[in-house]
Amino acid sequence: MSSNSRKSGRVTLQDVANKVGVTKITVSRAIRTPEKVSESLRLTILKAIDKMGYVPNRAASMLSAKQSKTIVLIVPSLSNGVFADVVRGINDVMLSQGFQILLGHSGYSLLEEERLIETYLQFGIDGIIISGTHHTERSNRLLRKSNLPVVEIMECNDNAIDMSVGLDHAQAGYKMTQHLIGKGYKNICFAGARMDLRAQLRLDGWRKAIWETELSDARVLTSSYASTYQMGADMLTEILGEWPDTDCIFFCNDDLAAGALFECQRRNLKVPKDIALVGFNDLDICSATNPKLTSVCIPSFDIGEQAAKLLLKKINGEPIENKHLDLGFIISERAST
Amino acid sequence: MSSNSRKSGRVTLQDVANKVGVTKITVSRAIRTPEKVSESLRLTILKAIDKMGYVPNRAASMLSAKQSKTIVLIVPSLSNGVFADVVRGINDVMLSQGFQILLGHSGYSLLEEERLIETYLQFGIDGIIISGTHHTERSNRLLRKSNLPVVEIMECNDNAIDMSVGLDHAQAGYKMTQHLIGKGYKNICFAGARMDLRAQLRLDGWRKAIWETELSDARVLTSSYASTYQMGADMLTEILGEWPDTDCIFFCNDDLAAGALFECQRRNLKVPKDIALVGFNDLDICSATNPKLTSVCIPSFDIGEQAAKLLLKKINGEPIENKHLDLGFIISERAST
DNA sequence: CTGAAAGCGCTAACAT
DNA sequence: ATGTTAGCGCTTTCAG
Repeated sequence: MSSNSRKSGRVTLQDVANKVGVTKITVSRAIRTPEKVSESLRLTILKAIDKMGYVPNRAASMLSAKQSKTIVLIVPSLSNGVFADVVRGINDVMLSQGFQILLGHSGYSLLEEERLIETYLQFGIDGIIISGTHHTERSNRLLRKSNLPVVEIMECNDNAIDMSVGLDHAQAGYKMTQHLIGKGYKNICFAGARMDLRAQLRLDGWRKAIWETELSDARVLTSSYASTYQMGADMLTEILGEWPDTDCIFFCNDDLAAGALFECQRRNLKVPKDIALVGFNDLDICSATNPKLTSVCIPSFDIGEQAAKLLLKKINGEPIENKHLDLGFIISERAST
Repeated sequence: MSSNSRKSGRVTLQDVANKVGVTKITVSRAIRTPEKVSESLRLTILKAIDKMGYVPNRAASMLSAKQSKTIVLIVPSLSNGVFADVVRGINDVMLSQGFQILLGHSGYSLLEEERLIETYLQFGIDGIIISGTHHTERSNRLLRKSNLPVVEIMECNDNAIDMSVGLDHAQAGYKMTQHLIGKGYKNICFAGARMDLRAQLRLDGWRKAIWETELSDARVLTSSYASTYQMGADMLTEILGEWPDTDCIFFCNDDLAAGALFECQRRNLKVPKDIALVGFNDLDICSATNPKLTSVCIPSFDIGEQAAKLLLKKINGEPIENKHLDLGFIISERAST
């Protein structure tokens, strides 16, 4: 019967109950299980809630209930269009099921990722979707110890912590390179920035295809710095300086490829006649530039959607047929090759 | 003395205390106020915490303590490079002060924004940073009733809920248009997609400058759909069809301007000789394309940083000299004009 | 430096 | 259809 709003300054269930003249559990029921409260009372309560500006305290619910109806999504980058699509896919599924999504971005730093994991674990979440299958040792420990459902996305990997939804980046790199070789390119260069594990795998695929056809595997340019358009332009310059007979460059992402294309325009190099350019991810920009860029199209939205569905199943204790989903990729051939 | 891990399956303070042979409050102190626990005990406790994989339950802390040390940031879009910078600025300040950041994105929907506000309010946050000064009526009510410190960003506006950090978009549109008029352009078109309030203000600024010089204000093309490169290309096509003598287009953002530039390349139109193109935001792509794009550079990172500092002051009850910070803008003139 | 007791706001389980 | 009781895991007094 006491007014609880002394401490927090926040309106509580008790405050509303006092106002209406019922007990707090009735107010709680009016919100969560309206069919268990008589219509007239319910309307009175709902009106009071609205008028008083009552907002449930999720911390308190979380403490007494088992589920928080909240999951966490950790991605390396927010500005990367690929993850924007992944987020949409996850949102679509989770929101419709009444789940909230907490979003974290690590800026491609595994240590920041670890910090995020630790932080979000404190929020009593019901599950985690996280990018990649490579984390710090401590991150792995935290995730395992948490006993929470974990879906690792983008890659599809048997040594994932629990479940995984993604694609085989080595295979994608391999197939794209094969495709380029098939088109007659002889001096194919691989260029990548911020060589995270997935970029590394793409390079591995490139190497495999190059080796199989006994072409030279010398043309590799990598940087640990971030991918930017400028970096793509610089890489083109460096590659043409180092290996002037390069006839095709396979960039590990679209930003680099687009940056290189702009540099070609400045140098009056014809793409693909003088040099062919290829990206990865097939972002919007690929079908916007002149010429349009060939790229590897990955099912970003589907990855998000499937990951969310998988996580939900696990949370709800439903049986899971396949813990690892390989959603594949498509080579989008355009005018740059 | 009871093992609390029956319900949640989670390791609790009590579990650690049992293991070490102390009470839970001592464990709590070993974490939060280590100087109040003897060194040897502290080390034992810390070791046990690490070994048992204990993770504090923030919901419980939030219930008993007053502060949650968590703030929320709501932006319209994550893939927009402007907000990526804002997020960095806020992160830099808040993380160093031990605050966590919950990130929400509304996809430019005011209703989704309202949903996010309602959701995050439930988490017992200490403050909110939100984009724009225009929200649904219910959003405004929720924010006001919450009694939480609120900083509205991007715009700088006296009718903000509480504090605001941003710039004057109408002024930016006005100054850029004046600049274009000064360069001798006569038939200046304004083109904008997803005409949110800020884009609207830029258009207002354009109009004011156009009116002052008695040029024609007829050349306005807007769309409520999202900005994409393709949309920029389509807009260029439409503008040249409708008003063939247009000599300059001021786009409400860089994506559109870049898309239009690519279309010009396809049509063999020389920029800026045949037509000048201008963007807004000055994202990376502006200094990457050929020719580089003229744009309005806005202090995204600073906006984030200042907003965070302002919010912190308010949270800590410090005096605030200026509730509204106008951080200005710079016209980045490049080769496209 | 360590402990005991009380309570944050809510919900589950069991009454009535 | 509504109320009572107990307790989620933690922090805040207040004691020792």
